[in-house]
Amino acid sequence: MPAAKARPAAYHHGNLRDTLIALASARIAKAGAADFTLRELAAEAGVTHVATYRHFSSREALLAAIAADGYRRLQAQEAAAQEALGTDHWARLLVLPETYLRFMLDTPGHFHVMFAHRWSDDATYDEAIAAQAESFALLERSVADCQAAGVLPAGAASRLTAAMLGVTHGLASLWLSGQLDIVMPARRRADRFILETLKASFEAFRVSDPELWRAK
Amino acid sequence: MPAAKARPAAYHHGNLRDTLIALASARIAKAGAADFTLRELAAEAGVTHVATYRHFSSREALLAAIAADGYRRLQAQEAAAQEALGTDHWARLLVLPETYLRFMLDTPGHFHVMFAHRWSDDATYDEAIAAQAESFALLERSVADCQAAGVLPAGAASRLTAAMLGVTHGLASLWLSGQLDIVMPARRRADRFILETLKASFEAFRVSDPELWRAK
DNA sequence: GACTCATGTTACCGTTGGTAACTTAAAAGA
DNA sequence: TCTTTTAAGTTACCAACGGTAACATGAGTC
Repeated sequence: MPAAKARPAAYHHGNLRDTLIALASARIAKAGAADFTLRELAAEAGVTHVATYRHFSSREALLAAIAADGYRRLQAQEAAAQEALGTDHWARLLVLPETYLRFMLDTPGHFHVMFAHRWSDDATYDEAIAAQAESFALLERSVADCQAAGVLPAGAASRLTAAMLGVTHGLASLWLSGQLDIVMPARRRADRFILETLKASFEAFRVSDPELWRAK
Repeated sequence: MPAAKARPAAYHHGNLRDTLIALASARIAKAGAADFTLRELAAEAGVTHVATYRHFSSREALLAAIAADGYRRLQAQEAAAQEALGTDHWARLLVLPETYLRFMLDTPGHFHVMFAHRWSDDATYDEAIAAQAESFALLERSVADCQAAGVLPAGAASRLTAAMLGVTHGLASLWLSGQLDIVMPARRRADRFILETLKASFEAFRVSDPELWRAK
């Protein structure tokens, strides 16, 4: 949200890095990561395209910065949402897919880069991995907490975690790529449809036979 | 698998269209859709890059053709797998995520274009929509069949379908983008891990309370 | 008030996707 | 069998792109 585009006459932009990230995310949300060009982006920010190289070593590095920013924000939003819920383990678990979904709806550009982009150079992308792992750890810890409290069936936590992450991420990305319309009855309130499907799925996992999730 | 690269001296290639699709898919599998260039692709096929425009009106149109080809092949593989199973509705349903996963593992390039690519021009992509809808219809019909046979809980078929599609697609694409490693205990035999998680999820859905899936 | 250096600029490069005009050879008609 | 048509290649060219080198500006420090 940094509206640092205020002084067009100034030689120095002021906050070009964040501005570029925000502008790029908006463009990616519309037409994908393949579409945007550094030149158009820089022009929109009021600088030449070469100025971008002061903040990102390459176009791919800008994408990596967007991904890292996204993982950090997602993790922060998830942690904040859980914070407000005290020690109700089940509620703390259920708030995660909801936050995940809202993050995708609010910042689809970030989401797309985080999950749909194929990195040609893994090294540039390494910075994002840490923040990403934290977000996943949050889910796994919540699952373990629920298992310890007897709210979720015992067994391999990784299986349950994978199933929950899978259905959440799957519905979110299918919706983002417009491919959920086919299976959805009404287009209106798609977020409600997804959210209720997620809740039903989590509930089904909750009451399921522990034997299902035991490692074979 | 058309190995039409046999006659390098010939002026006419013979089967350039299919060759380009196969080569592009292989390149996309390695480094994503943003990476490959028409010129490199054409050179690999033994022609100049302008020759590609005889078969695809643009780079994006080639991607759309890959997607359409993918949806057709996925649907055909799913239908063939179900064919062999007669009237066992539950087995016919369970074979779908397995086929879906195998398709992703066998042709990751196709899968990436089908589900992770953002289309800048929807018109070019329209051809793929039909084949895509058929694949989804196959799942929804199997769910309805299971419900009619009393194998799956009654209720809105669209919810159950969305949940199953979601967990299947979610785990497949998380694995494809390398983001499932974090939540997985052992890297070896990841396909087994995913497949068993999918089976456990479907089983959890099967024995769940019908009230969960009723439209609200 | 001079120095420093982060942050801009212009000039330029090879490569890319795409168009126009021409060439080749396989198939169709007489 | 010879001519004609046409699908499928070619070379020549273009503007735009990502990226590099060398230079310019101006805010903060001593």
